[in-house]
Formats: sequence, C-alpha cells, structure tokens
Amino acid sequence: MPTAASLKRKRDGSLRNDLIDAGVSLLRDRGPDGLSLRECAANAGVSHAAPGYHFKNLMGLSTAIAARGYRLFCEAMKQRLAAADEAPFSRLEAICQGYLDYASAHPELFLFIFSGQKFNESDEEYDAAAREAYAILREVCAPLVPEGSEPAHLEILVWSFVHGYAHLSMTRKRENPEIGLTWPDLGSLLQYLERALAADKAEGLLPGDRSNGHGSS
Amino acid sequence: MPTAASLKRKRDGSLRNDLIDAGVSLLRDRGPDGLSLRECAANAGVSHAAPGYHFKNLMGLSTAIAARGYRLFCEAMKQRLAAADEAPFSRLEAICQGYLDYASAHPELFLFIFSGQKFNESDEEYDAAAREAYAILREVCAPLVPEGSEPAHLEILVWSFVHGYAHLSMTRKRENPEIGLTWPDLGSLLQYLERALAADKAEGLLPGDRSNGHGSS
DNA sequence: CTGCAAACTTGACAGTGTCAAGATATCGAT
DNA sequence: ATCGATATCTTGACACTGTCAAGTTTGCAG
Repeated sequence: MPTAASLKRKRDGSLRNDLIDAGVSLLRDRGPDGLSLRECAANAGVSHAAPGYHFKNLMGLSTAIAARGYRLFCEAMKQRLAAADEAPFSRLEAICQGYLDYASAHPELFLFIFSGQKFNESDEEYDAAAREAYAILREVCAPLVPEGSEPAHLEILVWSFVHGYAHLSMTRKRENPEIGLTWPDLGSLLQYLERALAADKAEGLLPGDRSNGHGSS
Repeated sequence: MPTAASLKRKRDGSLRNDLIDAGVSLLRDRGPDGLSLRECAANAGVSHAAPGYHFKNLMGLSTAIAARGYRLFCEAMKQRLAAADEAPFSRLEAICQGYLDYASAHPELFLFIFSGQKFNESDEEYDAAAREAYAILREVCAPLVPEGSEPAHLEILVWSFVHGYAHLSMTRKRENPEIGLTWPDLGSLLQYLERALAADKAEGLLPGDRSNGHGSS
C-alpha cells in the first residue's frame, strides 16, 4: 500500500521519509538504476515535482537513500557486536557477520551504496553515516593490528575480504549453475584469516621479505 | 575525434564496434550509468535510432560493452599468467595482479561489469566471456585446493579477496583522507593468504571444528 | 484576520529509450 | 548493366524522464 497516504497527505514533514521509502522499494524491484523521482512522487501520492523540493535533484534523493543505507549498515554491525564477547577476533567476526546480515536483509541498499554510483559527498547526513561505518571497522580491527604495522592494512584486508565475499555472493551467486557452485559460509573463510593472523603474529604484517617479486600494481 | 567517421560512414559493419567504443568512452567520463544510446549514436555519427538495429535496446548495448569488459579482463589475467613461472602460488599471484591491472587500466569497464546492473545473461558473447573469466580462476586455483576440500571454496575465497581489494580501492580510495589512509599493495595482503594456505595445508579447508558458532547468514 | 514562509502543484522544456515505417545502400543473380 | 532482395540506417512519433520557473495552497505567528 504505497499510495495509502495519497488520500489526504498531512503536511507534517513526513513526505521526505515517505519518498525515501518509495525510492528504496523502487530499488528493490527495479535494480540499482531503477530510481525515478516521478515514480517516487506517484507512489507517495504527491505531484511529480514534489521530490525536487526536499531533495534538490535525483542525486539528492540517491544520497539520502545511500545515507539510510549506511545507517542500516552500521546498525547491522552494532547489533552483532552487542551479542559478541569482547575477544578481539569475536568482535571482528561479529562485524563481518553484520556485514552479511545487512547484505542479505537489504540487498537493494547494499548493491546501491556499492554500485559505484556518485553520491553527494558534501551531504552531511551521508558523510556522517559513511564515516561511522568505517570507524566501526577501524575500532574493531585496532586490537588485532600487529605491533608496528599500519592499522589501515588490516582494516583494508578485512574489508576487502568480507566486502568481496558479500558482493560476489550477491552478483555471482547464480553464475555457472552447472558447475554446481556451492557457496561456502563466512565462518569457513574466516578460518583462513584467523590462521593467517596467527601465523603472522610475530612477524608484523607489512615488511614484505619474500623472495619473489610481490607488489607493484 | 569521435565524429571523424561521420563525414562518410562506410557501411562495412564497423558501426557496431564504433558504438561500443563510444559507449565505453561515455562510461569513462560520465560514470557507470552515463550510458545513452542517442549519445553513442551521435558520437559515432549516425542517427539516433541506429544503435537499436545492432543492439536491440539499451541493455543490448550494455551487454555488448560488458562482454568486451570481460574479454579484456581475461586478457589481463592471461598476460600476467604468461609472464609467471609455473609454481601454483605464482600463478595465483599472477591472476590477482592481472585483476588489478585490469581495474586500473579500464576502471570504467571494471566498475561497469561489477556495478550490479543487469545484463542480458542469454547473450552468447557475454556469457562466454564471463564464463572464461571464472574458468581461468578455477584452473589456477585447482592445484592449491587442499585435498578433500571443495574447489569452489578456495576460488571464492581468492576471488572475494582480490575483488574486494580492487573494488574498494576504486570506490573508497579517497574516503577519509584526513585519516591518512595509505593503500597497501597487493603483495602485502597476499602474504596473509599464503600463510593461511600454508597453515591450512594439513587440515583441509572446510571442516569447521572451531568451538564458537561460525556460519549461519 | 493578516501576512508570511514552508510545502507543495502546475506547466513547460529538453533529453531519453523504443518502436514502426520509410529510405538507401550493397551485393549476387541474371 | 539492371534488377531485386536483404542488410543497414533514417525519420518520425510516443511515452517517459529530470529540472526549473512560477503559481498555489497550507499552517502558523502576530
């Protein structure tokens, strides 16, 4: 019932949120580029130019939706964190699991915020939400960072890992079905990471003293 | 000089490729959703509906571009593979490096094919190219798969890892600049993976005999 | 009741994808 | 060389989109 509010729209400032709702539901069944100002307006029961008042343009609406996306993203991680014990690796597991919770609970938002589409970076709401997501990651990773190593490296490692897993599981899940691609659960893959961290504990992450040529890019 | 061919367009079947070229260049400076049939037509010096003949609709053009994207993707991996020695891990490194080569040489195609946008999965050209990419990964991973473990798990692990790294390095590189986020090179991160594989060698990848609750999602 | 500002509506314009129908070129057969 | 058939492209139209300017309604302060 998206047009339920169309009968008599109370001018109480709720339209902005209703438009975001409509946008999310539009993303859900039309894909990451199925957003439309006019259709959001119609679904919310207002005229075609009403969204232009609250969000200046399409990017404004997109950014507002992305802001909500990041906020839910943070909440998913926090929720798992609250249920986890305080062991550093348990907390890392928790945010990874939260990451996947989020991806499966809000696939449209997940795909949307990571679609490579440009948002209005100078929007305060968006900026704050996106920064908080990274701050959570950083905070959780901190205790696991080997002494003398750059914190960012582990953060990026972890984020690359779980993001890649989640992103691929969304976009490639139905690829090559005849191969019989079974999708392993996160825990199995995290064992790799855990073992790597253990093996790396004494050496420190970065100094690449391997013989063959790594690096570059 | 995109309109160079517009003076006298020789009807030799080159238009299809020119339109794809125009599309790629459009993606390059307008982003993953900056594609436009009419603008491609204009840049190629033909009428607005000409693309409709070669690619039935916008998704047809998108799919053709994505097919080229996957083909270049394969080539990037093969090129690194050709220069690598035949040690299994060297070959794994090679395709990861190829992955990153591709992402940095053709960022617009990289972002495009992984943007979550729908393509025409039943297009043969697209399908073949996308499958070959996965086939390369699978072939390179095969020698590294621990005995008795599902091959897909390592494949997904590796792909998650390098894809996440590449994708994040593209979309998040300029995030939080004041944090001073320095981007570690692939080699450093691959050490994690190598150590994990070494530590895992005897045990087999999957059987998750850890005490706390992994999995779910 | 009177302003007045916020929250919307109406109307218009350029741009888009998509389809149908017509025009034109290319090429093999005659 | 000419004919015709087929591939290739053009023209025209339609519904849809974002965006802006201007008008209109609403709710509230005085």
